[in-house]
This record gives sequence, structure tokens and C-alpha cells, in this order.
Amino acid sequence: MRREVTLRDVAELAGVSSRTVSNVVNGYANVTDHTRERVQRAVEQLGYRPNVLARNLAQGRSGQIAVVVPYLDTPYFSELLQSVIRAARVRGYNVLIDQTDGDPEHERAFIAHGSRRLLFDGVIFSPLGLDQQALTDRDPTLPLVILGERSSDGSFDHIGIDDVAASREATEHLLALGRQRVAAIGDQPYATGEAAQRRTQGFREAHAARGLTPHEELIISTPRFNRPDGARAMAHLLDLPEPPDAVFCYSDLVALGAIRTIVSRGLRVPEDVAVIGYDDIEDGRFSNPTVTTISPDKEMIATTAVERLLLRIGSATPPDGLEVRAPHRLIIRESTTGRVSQQ
Amino acid sequence: MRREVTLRDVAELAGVSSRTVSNVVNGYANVTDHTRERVQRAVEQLGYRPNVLARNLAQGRSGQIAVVVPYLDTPYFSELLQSVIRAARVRGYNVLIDQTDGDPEHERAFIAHGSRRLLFDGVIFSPLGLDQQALTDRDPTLPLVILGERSSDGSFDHIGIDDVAASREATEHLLALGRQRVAAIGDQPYATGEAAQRRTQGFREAHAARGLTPHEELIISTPRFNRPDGARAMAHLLDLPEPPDAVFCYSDLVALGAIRTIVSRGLRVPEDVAVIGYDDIEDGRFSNPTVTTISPDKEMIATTAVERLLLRIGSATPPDGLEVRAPHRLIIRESTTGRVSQQ
DNA sequence: CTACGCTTTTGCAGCGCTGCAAAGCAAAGC
DNA sequence: GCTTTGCTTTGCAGCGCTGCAAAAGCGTAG
Repeated sequence: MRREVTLRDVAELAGVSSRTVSNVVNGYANVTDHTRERVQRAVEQLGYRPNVLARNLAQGRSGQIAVVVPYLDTPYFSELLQSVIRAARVRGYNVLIDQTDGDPEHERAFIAHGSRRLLFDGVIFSPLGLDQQALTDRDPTLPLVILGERSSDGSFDHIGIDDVAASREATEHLLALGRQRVAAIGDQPYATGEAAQRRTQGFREAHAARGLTPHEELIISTPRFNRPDGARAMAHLLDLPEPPDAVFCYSDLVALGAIRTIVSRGLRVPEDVAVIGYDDIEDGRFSNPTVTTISPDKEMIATTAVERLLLRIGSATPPDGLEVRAPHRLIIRESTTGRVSQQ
Repeated sequence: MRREVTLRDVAELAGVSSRTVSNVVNGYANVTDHTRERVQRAVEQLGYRPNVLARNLAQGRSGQIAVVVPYLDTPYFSELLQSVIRAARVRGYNVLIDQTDGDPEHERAFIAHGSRRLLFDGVIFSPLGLDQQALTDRDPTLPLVILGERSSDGSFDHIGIDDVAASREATEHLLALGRQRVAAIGDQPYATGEAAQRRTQGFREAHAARGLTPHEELIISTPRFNRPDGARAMAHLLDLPEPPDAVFCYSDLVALGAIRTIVSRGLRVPEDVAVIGYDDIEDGRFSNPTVTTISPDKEMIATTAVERLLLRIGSATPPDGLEVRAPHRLIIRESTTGRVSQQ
């Protein structure tokens, strides 16, 4: 394996200084056409490729951003990631991915004054159980954008939909269908369950708006938002003396798990139990029945996250923490209104 | 933002040379306990963190591997990626992810003598439409492990399951149920569709083993292996004068799309049409009905891929290209045998 | 007491690039 | 003709680390 071609090699061949070659390669202004051509010819002739590592060191930046998610195989995250990667690539950034498996310790470590710093210029973070302490302890020089979960304290940007409003709409949809006993699956009544709690709040508000009181025994908490948890929670609900006739699930995966349980007991969705999800993942558009859901604008979330992060990375004085509300909408499918309103 | 602490700073405080500090930090042998302690104390006192960028440059390696997949939001890939990231992290490597969107040009560019080289020490590649030419043109110094698709030419490792055998088993399962008209969805009768063609081959072999001839009009090709394609192909099949009574789908997503179409036409799975998938993604374990499938050992594929790649990265003389056959098994669920054999 | 071999520590160069500031140079102005 | 101006090009230092080989230290043998 022969030595790689360096700037100096090109400079020699073109009869200019290596600095000039650098200028040409980076498209800096103030290079005469004549020089530029000579250099470009030499570059091609030698097949020169800039050494990214050296450039990174000299510039003190890596050209990479890290995206940290709890679970990669959760469709919501992988769909989001897909958009983030595209948005980053367009802007010349590579994406380093890390999954925390929802481990708070791991999450904390990632943004703490850390060893891996410099490997990435900024972080887009979708935390699961991040407490305030972790944010306070974090490396203050690390540009950060947080998705979902918790709101900004001013030192980073936060992007998410209005969980309370969305949850209110979802619940209202079920109540409007005349359902009497509406359950909720996904509450997390502990410090790190902020996002879940906002959904529960919306659930309560929707009831209150109609002068109703939610049935407390129908609010089920789950450690995660996945299919098995949804299936398990639904089984519990169906075993109650008075089972629900509708369920608001805090994610589409939970909804799919719940539907699975309902159907496997010989009951029908939505006739016996109406189900609504959250996230609008592709699975819910092709399941039986298809899943009514809250659809956040993922594309916008991803694009905005990348843009804001690069803005932070690029500016010497970090901009004020922005609180971005991405739009969402209710998408009605079979799991609440049956085959008729198939879309 | 003050300057970062460097090796030299630590060296000064500890009263040793910076090279010794480096030795301590990297855990090299031959450092006396006394010196090590002094240095470690200084490291802690100053909060020293090695600069990854500088290390990379000096060592000429990046400590990163790239994983290239066609689509990140395809559950099969995201489940695989999850395992790859874990395996890589354990070995001290970070994972850079790129998705090609199945674009052959992009795939080619990635392994070609390329600009982004040096950003990663090796590549785990799951191509979709990679032709022989791209492999021939590739940067020969880039350690490479390929998953799925195409077999090794000796210059890289290839890891995948035995597609022909697996497809034979899947088809045989349908035939053994007494189905008369078994369809196949997912063929790709063109140069870059090698993997799909191997599945079609297994499909044919299973028929042949029983002295049957496949109904050619029931072999449907699709550009991708996703839900919409499965749904579309199934619609076409059901519109035939003599629709099939069973379908072998080349991915679980295709199967889920197909099931969706079948059910939405008021037909039943498996009573009217039995469906079998491929990949064993989580979706298929919670769908209605649950999906019978070919389950590749993803964990083993991921771990082996990382191990082989690091072996390649670490050795001066690249090892011979290995052809690894990961195990697979048929998992029978409701979509072929109905509720009874629920697992 | 010197020589030798082994372990530990050091110094230096250099990875390949970019920031900075100075030098060169041609055209314009006096 | 000489200075000024503004654009191009250059040289050098240095990003922070590690590879290499030489130097220093040190215990043991002769």
C-alpha cells in the first residue's frame, strides 16, 4: 500500500505552494484561473484526495454530528434518523449514531464533559429518561438540540410537537365516537417520564372539556412504548371487571401490541374496542386494522434539528435556546372508525 | 472557551515527558507504578481528555467503521444495525451510518477509491443493486464485509444465510399444507437482483422436489421489498382469473403489505390465502395474523460482520475472503396455519 | 569497578492540513 | 519614475498525538 498523495505532492507537480493547492481544493476565492487550472490538472493527474483526518485536526472540527436515540429499531426513531441523515448529508455533515438502550447513565455520559468530544461537532439527542441534573452537568460547549422529551432551559434548542394538545385531540376523537370507558396506555408517573405525563395530561383535559372524569383504573403505565408492553397492558385492561371500549396508546407500537391482544381474544377493533396510536409509523398504515394516529411532522423535525444544530456549531456566541413546536395532525384510520373511512 | 488540556500540559504538571503521559494514557507496558501514579494524578487534576482527532491523524486510522444500508427505516436493517452498533462499541469502534436509498450510483461511490476514505477504517455493506463492476472498481485497500446480496470473490468477506435453501423450506411449508397455487412476490429478474433470484430458485426447487411446476404467472417481481410493493403485487394476484391460495413473500414487509390487501378484500389469512414472509422482523410477531417467516440469525450476522471487519482492519496482509453461512430457521405462525399454532 | 543487558523514559520528527501574516506583484495614481 | 493599493501567493508554525530510535537508569555479572 503506497503512500497517499498529499497536498505537497500536488503542489510540487503544479509548481505552486501547498497552501495554494489547499485554496483551490477548498474553493477559496482569489485564485487566478490560470493557477486554478494548473492545480486542478495536477490534482486529477495524481488522484489527490484530501485527508479528512488532517483537515479535522487542523480545523479543530470533525464534520460529524452525533444522533443519539434510545432504540434504533423503533420505527419512529429510524424514520426520523433517515430524515436526519439526509438533511445532514446535504449540508456536508456525516452522522454518527449511538443508541442508549434507554439507559439514563449512558445518556448522561454522552453529553457529559466527555471523552468522545471532538469526534462530533454537535449532538441531536432524543432522550428517554434524561433528568435535569444530566443537563446541568453537561459539557456547556457542546452544541445540543433535543428532540421530544423535555423543554429547553435556554442553553439548547428543543423541538417537538405539542404533546398535550395532540393527546387532547386523540382522546377527544375517541370520546366524540361515543365511547364511555376510554383507557390510556403509556403513562410514566416518575421523574423521567415527562413526555408520557404530558400525554396523560391531554387525556385528562379532553375528559374535563366534556365534563367527564377519566376512570383512573384505566390509565396504565408501561416502562417502554413497544409492542410487548402494549400487548401486556391491553391484556390487563381486558381482564378488568369493566374493560374499556376505547384506548389511547402513547405510541403506534403500543397500539399495535394492544390490537394484537384484542384480536387474539376474539374481540373486534374498533367495534368492541377502538384504538388510537401516536407517531404515525408506516406499520400503522398497513396493519389490520390500520391505526388511527397522531402524526407529527417528522421531516420538519429532522430538518429543523439539523439546521439549528449547524447554526449552533457555526456561531461563536451560541444563539438563545429555541423552543420549536412542530405541527401534528390527527389521521383517522380503521382502528377507530372501521372500514368505512379507509383512507 | 478556553484551550483544551493537552498531553504536554499534563506532562509539565507531572514532571515527565509528554510521551510518557501518552504511554500511561494508552496503558502501554513498561511504566513504573510510581510514574503511572504521578501521571494519573495530573490527568485527573487537569481533567485531561485525549484529542481523538489528533490521535487519529497520528495513527492514520479513525476508529470508526461505516455501515451502509439501503434504507434505515426498513426494520430488517434497523434491527441489524442495532446489533452491529453494539458489537462495534464493545470493541471500541464508533459506527458511521449511511443509507444509499438503494441508489446504485451512491453504493458504488461509497466503496470507490473515495473522498471519505480515512473517515472510517472499514465498511460493512448491505448492498441492494451492486454490480460486479462496482466491486472491481472499488478501493482495494478498503476492508470490506458484505451482507446478504452477493457472494465473495475472495477479496472481501460475505455473510448471509442460504437463500436458496431457506426459500425452498418456505415454499415447501406452503406446499405441505396442501396449497395448490403458490405465488411468489419479490422476484427481481435483472442483474442486480441476485438475492431475489436465489429466492425464486428455492421457490422453483421446492416445486420440483414434489414433481410440480410453478405457475409462472404467479411469480411477481417488485422493485423493492416494502409494504406498498407487497400490497400492490397482492392486488394484482387477486385480480387474476385464478388467484393463488398461498404466497411466498421475499420479506416480511412484503408479506404485511400482501396481508393487508387480502384482508381489505374481505378474504381471510390463512384460510383463503396463506402467507409466508422472510426476515422475522418484530412487526410480524405482533401483526394480525402473525406472520410465518424465515428467521435469519441477525445477531450472529452482525457480530460476525464486525469481527471479520476488525480482523481485516487489523491485519497487514488481508485474510482470504470468507464466505459465512449464518443459520436460519422457519418460524411458523398464524399466517399459514391459523390461530391454532399460535406461539 | 566496569561492562552488559534489560527496563523505563525521552526527544524529535512528522501525520497532512489550515490559520495567519507577510511577501510578491501588477495595475493605478501622483 | 516611484509610491500606493489591492489582489495572489507563499512560508511557517502548529493542531495534539504517536512511531521510532536513542538515551538514561539500574541491577547484575564479571
